[in-house]
Amino acid sequence: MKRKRSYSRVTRHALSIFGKLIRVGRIERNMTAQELADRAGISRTTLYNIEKGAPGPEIGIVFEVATLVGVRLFEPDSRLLTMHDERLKEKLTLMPQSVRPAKPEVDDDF
Amino acid sequence: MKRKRSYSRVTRHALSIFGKLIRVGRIERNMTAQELADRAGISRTTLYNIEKGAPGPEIGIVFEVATLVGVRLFEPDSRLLTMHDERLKEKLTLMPQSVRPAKPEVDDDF
DNA sequence: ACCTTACGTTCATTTTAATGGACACTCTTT
DNA sequence: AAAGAGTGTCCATTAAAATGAACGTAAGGT
Repeated sequence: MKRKRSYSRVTRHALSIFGKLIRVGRIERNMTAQELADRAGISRTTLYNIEKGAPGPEIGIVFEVATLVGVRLFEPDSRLLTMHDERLKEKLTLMPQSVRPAKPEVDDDF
Repeated sequence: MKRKRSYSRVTRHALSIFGKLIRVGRIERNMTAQELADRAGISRTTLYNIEKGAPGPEIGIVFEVATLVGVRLFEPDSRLLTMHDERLKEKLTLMPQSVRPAKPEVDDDF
């Protein structure tokens, strides 16, 4: 039997924003999709789905990716509140479409 | 091959808080676990895992449940920022352990 | 105190996400 | 303008989440 699910507009919107925040964070940190995927221990395909705002990915993985690019949900200075969908999309268009890796090393201690 | 994953402390913490917020929201709204699960179109077992802060559940489902109990991530008045883990645990102990349904009807339009 | 019912938790089965490969397309640098 | 690399996206296979049943526990109304 098919298990089709429905998501409210609020949920879809939240997913979309979250995905965009992650993408913005990644690009800001000059990381390629592959790099971030490797660091999170997931495939690029999954990261793609996350940034796209798909409802399917596991929340633990998404949170982990968000953490890796500096998107924190439970801190007062989080950008989660101040940023809206339109603003994010706008910001994205002003950023490079593809990232060129040129990084030395990054430490992942949380 | 086993796909064991690791989650940073930040991630685990965020999951824990998110789960507690959902639980608090549910109890505040006087909904049983079964009611909320039904309304979200999921099983009580999955809701159990969500409230427990497990990393596995799909983010779309978790967001949907959060939405249903009034936990919004992308609104300025969200409690996500002001509540910490300890406070939530504290608040939970002051709430009823089980919910008794006595509701007429609730509308779910988002 | 009792009886109802919500909760915590586990387990086998079913359904779905995660993966890695693949390919076309699009940047970006030279 | 050509090359190299990053991205969007699909697909078959594999691993894991979602499910529903089940059972003991315990909370709360009467």
